[in-house]
Amino acid sequence: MKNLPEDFEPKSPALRTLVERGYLEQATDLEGLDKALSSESVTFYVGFDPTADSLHVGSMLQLMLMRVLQRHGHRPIVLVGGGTALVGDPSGRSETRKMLDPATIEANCGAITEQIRKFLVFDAGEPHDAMIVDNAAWLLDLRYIDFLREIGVHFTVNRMIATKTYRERLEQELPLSFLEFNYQILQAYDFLQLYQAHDCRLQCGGSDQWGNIVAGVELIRRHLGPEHHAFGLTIELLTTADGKKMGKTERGAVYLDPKRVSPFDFYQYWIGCDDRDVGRFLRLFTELPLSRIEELTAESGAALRRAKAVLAFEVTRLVHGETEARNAEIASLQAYGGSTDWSAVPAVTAPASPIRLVDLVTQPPLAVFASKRRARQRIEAGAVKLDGETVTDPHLVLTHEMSGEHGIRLQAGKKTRYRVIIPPPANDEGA
RNA sequence: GGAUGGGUGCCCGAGUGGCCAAAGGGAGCGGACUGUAAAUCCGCCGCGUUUAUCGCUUCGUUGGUUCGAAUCCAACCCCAUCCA
Repeated sequence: MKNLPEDFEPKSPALRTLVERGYLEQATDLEGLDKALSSESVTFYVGFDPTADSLHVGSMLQLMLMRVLQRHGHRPIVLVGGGTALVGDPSGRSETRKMLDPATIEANCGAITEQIRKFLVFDAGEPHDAMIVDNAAWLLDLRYIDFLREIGVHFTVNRMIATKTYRERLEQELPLSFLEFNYQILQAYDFLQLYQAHDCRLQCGGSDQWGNIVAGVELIRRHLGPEHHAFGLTIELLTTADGKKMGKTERGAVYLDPKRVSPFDFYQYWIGCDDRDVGRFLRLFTELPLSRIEELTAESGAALRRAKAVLAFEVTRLVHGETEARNAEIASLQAYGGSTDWSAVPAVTAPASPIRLVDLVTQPPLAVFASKRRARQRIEAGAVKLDGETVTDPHLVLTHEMSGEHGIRLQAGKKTRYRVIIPPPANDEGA
């Protein structure tokens, strides 16, 4: 909320919730937006780039914001950037994105759409039911000259290169292709399209989207006339208390797709968060009442773990469902509570049998350490425990007999805990 | 175009012929402590393996001098500041 005026008191319940919970970074016309949100159902949109086949916790924040607005009676449009992904958003990047081929983008669109469906209400028969659109629908068939004459006239290059995204590239003399330079115009055009087709009056996005969003608001006014007034709103880019980008771990981004990040690991991500982040995360990523959150975070020291458990459970429930959340919770208690029963902890099967410890820990599906040398160093330093016992011999051979049906309880480093099943040895190997 | 300074490992930064896979710091990882947090302390930290006073690849690029080069020479590329 750093860009909001101190004394700003929203009248609309929707905006009040956003402010109270800490979603808001800045908006184009706070007063006007507040008025609109308090007097009518406002249609708004958020764009998602299909650059991967799964969203991660960063994009989840936008979804949470959409939920808040929808709950207050406003209509969400999810825009999937099947068209703009062909161009690539340069915002916040110092290098041009790798070009994605159309088939990948299409597949990504499908996968992302499925994830988003869980977060919003689509078919309740209400006027504020959410809808999904793909900008490929109107971008792909644009005619260049017509587009330039109709839309291009409203943009001055002078102004465009003054926006943060482009300015940074130019100042650092990093290449900025003409392709990327067009991204902002296309996104602005999206907004115009939705404004005309669906009376969409508000665009929300991460703070890196500010320039693109403002461009849309202005295009609508210039193209349609001053009485056409749209709004823009951004969410703060989340960093953790130790100053890192939210949602990143050593092993990569925290994706919402259970195939990429298991519910157990997802749950672990939240429960392992910094003490100082708990309150903020509870407000942003769960829908617990503020009074309850305050109660939970009033604790300090070890008692804060209760708050973290609630956080982890709630977020996991939202993303993976109640059953998975319960399971992750139980698994967590087993794996980190000193129990010898790890029945709920995810099991992985060793790639060979029998197998040396170095090999096990180095190959998929575990691949905890980058190389055998690394693995050896770590093992010798005591990083690996089997069934609770520290093992320092990298060459230790693990057999089917040791594993049994329930597997060996493996701890590798701080954060990796699995049951490892060693299959019965295959006799027909090497044939 | 000219002058000067500079390009070192993920980042910052020392090193100006062998003792250099390269000081120090940060980040990261592992361990201890603890609360699956933070702080602190210890260890690892170019890559690989059969872990060895082993092999391979690094100090802008390409060549050269030398038994030996991050270190010297030449050319080139890039950066910073100043002059035109």
